[in-house]
Amino acid sequence: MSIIVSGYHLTMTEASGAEESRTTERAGRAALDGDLSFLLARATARSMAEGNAALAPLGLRARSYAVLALATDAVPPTQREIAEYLRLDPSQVVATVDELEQAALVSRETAPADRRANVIVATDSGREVLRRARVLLDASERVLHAQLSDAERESLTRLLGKTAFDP
Amino acid sequence: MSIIVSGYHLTMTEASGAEESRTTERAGRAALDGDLSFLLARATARSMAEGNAALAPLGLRARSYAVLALATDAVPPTQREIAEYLRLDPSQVVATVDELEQAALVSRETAPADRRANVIVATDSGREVLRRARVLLDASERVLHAQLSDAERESLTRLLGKTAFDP
DNA sequence: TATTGTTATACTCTATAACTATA
DNA sequence: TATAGTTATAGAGTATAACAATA
Repeated sequence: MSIIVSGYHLTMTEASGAEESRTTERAGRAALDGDLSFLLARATARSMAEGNAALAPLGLRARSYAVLALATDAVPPTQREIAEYLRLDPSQVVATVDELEQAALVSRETAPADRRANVIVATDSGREVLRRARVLLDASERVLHAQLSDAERESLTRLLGKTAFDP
Repeated sequence: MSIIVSGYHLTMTEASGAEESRTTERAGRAALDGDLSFLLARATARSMAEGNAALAPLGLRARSYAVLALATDAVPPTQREIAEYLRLDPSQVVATVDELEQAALVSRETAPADRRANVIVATDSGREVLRRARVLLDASERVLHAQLSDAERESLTRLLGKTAFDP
């Protein structure tokens, strides 16, 4: 099952900007407005749309950004570990790493301890692109979550951190 | 772009139950653990997986549940309004309403004010199924968010409510 | 002329199975 | 015999365009 779920299904053209009757819609259709699952899905959809739009200038999408970020880990992950962490199918990791490798942002290195496994390591160029990606994402998130104070945003992050992973 | 995004992409078989090395994974791969977008995506993926599993006995999925819920609104929505609220393509609303109508949970009624539009109204049977769905989802969410206290869960819902919609 | 719902279809993403190379 | 990565492909979901009915 994929975590970086809707990244490829987003209509980028409506990622930013107001839509006509948002407030009307919201006021009129309250059946789901207190539904935690629905709010999660809706907030994620917004986040994913804005995130992909923000990353587009760098040629990244949410998924490749996530893989690139993991590849900067002090103990770089194998493809299998990436698949498990992002809940992607291993074959999808192949495709994403291919893409990043062709852009010279990561490299595959045979794991010393197990020559079947590839360890994915960010290149210097990859680290630089990641830094720029984080700047773009930070700005995007500030707009996205403009209704929240800094404290609220931190609180949201903390609460999600407690519930995003299996116990 | 779809809100009820990953509902159909989830591997239901691993929706519940522990996975071997979760804690190891989490401890070892911290590059994204404070990333609000990632946490949102991951929490949503868990929520969607558990939600779909919980709704399966009723023959519902996250998307049909959402449409059914909207159809109980005091001022029932048109298909176009459902599409906008859930950010679904109108043609996907057609398919979902078809499914719900065949199960006699909603009915299409020509909108009095505009005979082009269908208003989607939940049947008595639909309202009863929705009640049962909510019971199942409540139980599912309690397990899903077991790491959160009641106050924290309410807080999470409140914060998401502020950021799930465009300003 | 524009919009609602509908249909058909192209497109994209996901999941499965088979293969190789290591273990 | 089991596992990491790869490939090809089947399956599922999404998006687009064209249509009839109505505004």
